[in-house]
Amino acid sequence: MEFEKLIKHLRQQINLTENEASIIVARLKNRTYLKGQYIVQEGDVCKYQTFVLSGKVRTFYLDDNGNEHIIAFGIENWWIGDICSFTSQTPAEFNTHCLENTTVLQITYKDMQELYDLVPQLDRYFRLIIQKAYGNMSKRIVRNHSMSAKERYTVFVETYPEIVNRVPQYMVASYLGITKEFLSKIRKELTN
Amino acid sequence: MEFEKLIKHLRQQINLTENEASIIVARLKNRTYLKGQYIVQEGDVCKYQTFVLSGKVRTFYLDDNGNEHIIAFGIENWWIGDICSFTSQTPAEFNTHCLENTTVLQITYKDMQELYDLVPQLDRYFRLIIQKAYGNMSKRIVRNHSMSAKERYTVFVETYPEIVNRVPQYMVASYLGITKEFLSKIRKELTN
DNA sequence: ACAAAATGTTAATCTACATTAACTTCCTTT
DNA sequence: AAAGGAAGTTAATGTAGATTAACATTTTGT
Repeated sequence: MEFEKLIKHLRQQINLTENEASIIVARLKNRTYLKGQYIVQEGDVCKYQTFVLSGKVRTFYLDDNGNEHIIAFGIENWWIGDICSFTSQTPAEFNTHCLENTTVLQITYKDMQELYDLVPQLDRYFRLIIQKAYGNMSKRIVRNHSMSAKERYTVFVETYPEIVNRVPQYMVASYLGITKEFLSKIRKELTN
Repeated sequence: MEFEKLIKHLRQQINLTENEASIIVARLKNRTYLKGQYIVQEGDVCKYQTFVLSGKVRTFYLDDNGNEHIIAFGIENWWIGDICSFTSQTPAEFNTHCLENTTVLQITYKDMQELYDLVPQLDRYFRLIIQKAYGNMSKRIVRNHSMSAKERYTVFVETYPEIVNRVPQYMVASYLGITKEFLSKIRKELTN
């Protein structure tokens, strides 16, 4: 059952009684997005905390010149969306877009607030998850400032091998903060 | 009393009974670092969750060429240190260094774990704090990829006016990911 | 008040990466 | 299997920001 997949994931970090698990499950909505659809669009309020069961998404910012800047990819077992928008229920600055048909579990803002009160362990779960994500973001900033594009690409390939082969190359370039042309050049150099 | 300052800060986000407050206070250690001292050094395990009461610090990464890359500044009412190192109790990659004499409150790793169990609201408090920090980090990455150095400097000045005037200019440059020479040039252009 | 150190500036030169544009290859759809 | 679009490549040219190095200014310690 799809709900079990999330509960299992939660239990890797926190203890949950059967009762608590069912309180959570009662607030989960299962949904499928088709390839190309948006889970969050810039300007809309991010309504759901979203957990990916299968498929693949990207979260990106669209700048004034119409260029995309990919902030994160999301695959199986990742939480996705615009955290800022969700937590403050204000219009999103980022877009979350499906690169494949994607099945997810979602929790509304109101249900999420209830859950935090009913199952305090969830505060801990998300604290742990976000602490980790924050640490990774810090390191990403450092890498952007201290490493060449070639080095960053190499680190990316080593860190996320399961993503490199599943997304178009120009999105990897966008994630790294370089152009697709320059990434193409880098890859050519690396194969020699 | 110094401890009250933190409790007051916590109560802006969560409810705490007097009993809970005293449980927390019992685990706080007050400490003063002199200008130039390190609160965390690369290679050491970050032992404390640290709350700044007064003073000013910077957290930076030292790359292979000996260049500093400032990840964050810390002033009054900010939590500082190397979160990755603290939460996993592994050697730090970052340094936290005092730019002035700095007074802080500290909680050891062991006490912090006890506190999370004794005062579950603290899970929520840190979840909220880190969610916000994570959102800011995401936006910082986007700005690094989509804006010129001049624009980033302008945003920085508007966002952290209380920091710009209190730290050397070359550290602002390091935070922005540019050289001090180039920041100097930018500033000259902006005053014309 | 002085010297020394730390911080900031200027300008010439250099380079990693962007931009543009033409081309190729791969993937979809019918 | 053909056609059209999406993705990837190549190469020429352009530029934001780095590097170097010399100098100016401010801060600090004694």
